[in-house]
Order: sequence, then structure tokens, then C-alpha cells
Amino acid sequence: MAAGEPQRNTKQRQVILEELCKLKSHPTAAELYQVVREKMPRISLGTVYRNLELLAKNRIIQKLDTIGVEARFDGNPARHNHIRCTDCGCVGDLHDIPGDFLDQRFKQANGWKIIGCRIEFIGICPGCRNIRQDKSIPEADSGKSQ
Amino acid sequence: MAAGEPQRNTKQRQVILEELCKLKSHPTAAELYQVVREKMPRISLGTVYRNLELLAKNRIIQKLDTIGVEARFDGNPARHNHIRCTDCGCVGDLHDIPGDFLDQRFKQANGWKIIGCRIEFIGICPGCRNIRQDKSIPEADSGKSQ
DNA sequence: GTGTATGCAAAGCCTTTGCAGCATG
DNA sequence: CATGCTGCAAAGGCTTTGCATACAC
Repeated sequence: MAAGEPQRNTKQRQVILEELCKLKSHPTAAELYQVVREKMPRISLGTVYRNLELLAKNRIIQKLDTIGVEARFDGNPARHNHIRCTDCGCVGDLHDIPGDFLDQRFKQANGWKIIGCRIEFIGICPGCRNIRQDKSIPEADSGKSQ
Repeated sequence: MAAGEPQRNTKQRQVILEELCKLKSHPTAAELYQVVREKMPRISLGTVYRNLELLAKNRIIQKLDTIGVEARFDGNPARHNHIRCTDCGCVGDLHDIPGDFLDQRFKQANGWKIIGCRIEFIGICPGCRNIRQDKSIPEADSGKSQ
């Protein structure tokens, strides 16, 4: 298959894309597999991986391969930033980052040609904030992740 | 072993830390294992993993677990940003990011409590820039990674 | 009908872990 | 000399891949 445009409009590919776009949770391949199986019980995990990879190559979806250990996928191919919860590991969106936050003086650094950047914010999601509040755990720093 | 301070100063731990600090390449565990084996042929990969994990927990080194697929390690525990080459996958340092680049209005977003962020710059390293120049490949966008 | 995509299962990686023996403090 | 650490090897978890079959075009 390699790169290139998707060749055929298979039912599997449709359902995978459809369910991914419906989800707001930036699921892992395995999570999406579970959801897709409800509509298509005989689909295989390998097919999910193959299609996610292909869709990402064609910029129809986005592969968040630098956030966390398992790859996560986003139905929105537009470049936006993400925030990961240090407590539960879930991933949220952050759209309103100013386009010029990256100062021009970093466009060139140590001989590298900078062509872009991705920010991973680290924080605590609303759900886990509630849990912490219930248990009176401070929010300052979870101690996890670097 | 869990977290906690390192308990004993083993030869293995010394050599692992020493070689990691010598390297500027942010090696993966396997790469560091190769280097360490030259000084200590009978060391096992498991020991390298265990020590890297322990040293990272004690903030003596830094685990770059969000950059790329394999975890990479940095002998410098100070928080600084990294840049990954889209061509060869190598990782470099970026120290001079302004501390206040993160605008205050992002400190709270959608109910999340933001406690930090890590930036992964994407670019082309000096070596690969030369290769591209030799082959007359433009630097605009490699097409890889998102 | 042709060739891509699928389902299934096995294999590939990276990483973690169990265990018995070793060596540090 | 007690026990944390090591080496070894096996297992775990995620992802990729080989192969025969099915299906989109």
C-alpha cells in the first residue's frame, strides 16, 4: 500500500473514519477498534492500524505519535495542539494558540532548519480535577512525567 | 524497586550515567546499551532499562518519552526543549526558549489545569541539510510526521 | 476479471519482569 | 551478612506483516 491516495472506498475504511471523527477522545488504535467492532464485528485490528496509517499519510486524520506511549489518532487533520492529563492520560484539544508564539529568532537554531513544532501541554483534565478535589490532592505538580 | 533514591552505587549504574552524559545524541536505551557494553560486556539490556528508569525518577537524567516512538534519554535533567530531525530522527537540544512564551491566557483552558508544557520542534539537522543540499532536495516540508 | 484490502495469525519491536545468584554498604 | 542489584530469559503490550481470500472498481 505504501503512501499514495486511498485506492478503494471500503466499508471498513468508511466506518473507521466515521467513528474516529465522532469521537472527541483522541483514541488509541485499540480503543477505536473496540468502537468500530460494534458496527462491524468481524473487522480486524490489523485493518484498523492499516487504515489509520493510510488516512494519516493522506492527511485525512492526524496521528499523534509523540503524545504518550501508544499512538493516538485525531479525526481533525488541521494542525492544533493537544493537552495530556498527567492523571488519566487522556488527550484534549487546544485550538487558540497564537500563530506567532514561536519567536522568529528560533526559526534557525544551531544549524537546524526548523520547519515546525508541536506543543504538548501537560495538565489535569476536568474530571481528574474533580477527583483530586474530592481527595484533597493539590494540583501543583503530579510528580509524573519528567 | 519502585521510586525512591538509588540505594547502591553499582559499577553498572556509574557507567550508564557516565556514558549517557558523555553522549550528546539523546540515545535510546538500546543505543546506550551498545556503548556501555564496550566498557562492560556482560551488562544486560534489562539493567540499562532499570537504571535509566531509576535515574529518571530521581531527576538525575531525563526521559524524553514523548519524542518519537522509542524512549530517548538525556543526561541533562534541566528542563529544556528538543528538536527532532524529520529526516534521520535524531534529537537535538534547544535551550534558549523564553520562559514566558506561554501566554498567561493559556494557563487555564476548557477546565483543564495546565501545569506545564513540552515543545517538540520539528526540523532538519545540519547533517541532513547537507545531504539535502547535495541532492537538491528542498527543505520546505519533508512530508513526514503530521 | 484484476488487483487492492481484508481477516487471521504469527512475528517484530521495545520494554518490563521473575528469579536465582552476586556484590554493595 | 542482609538485601538491593544484576544477568538471563521469558513474557507483555503495541504494532506490523505474510498469506489466502474477498470485494471494489
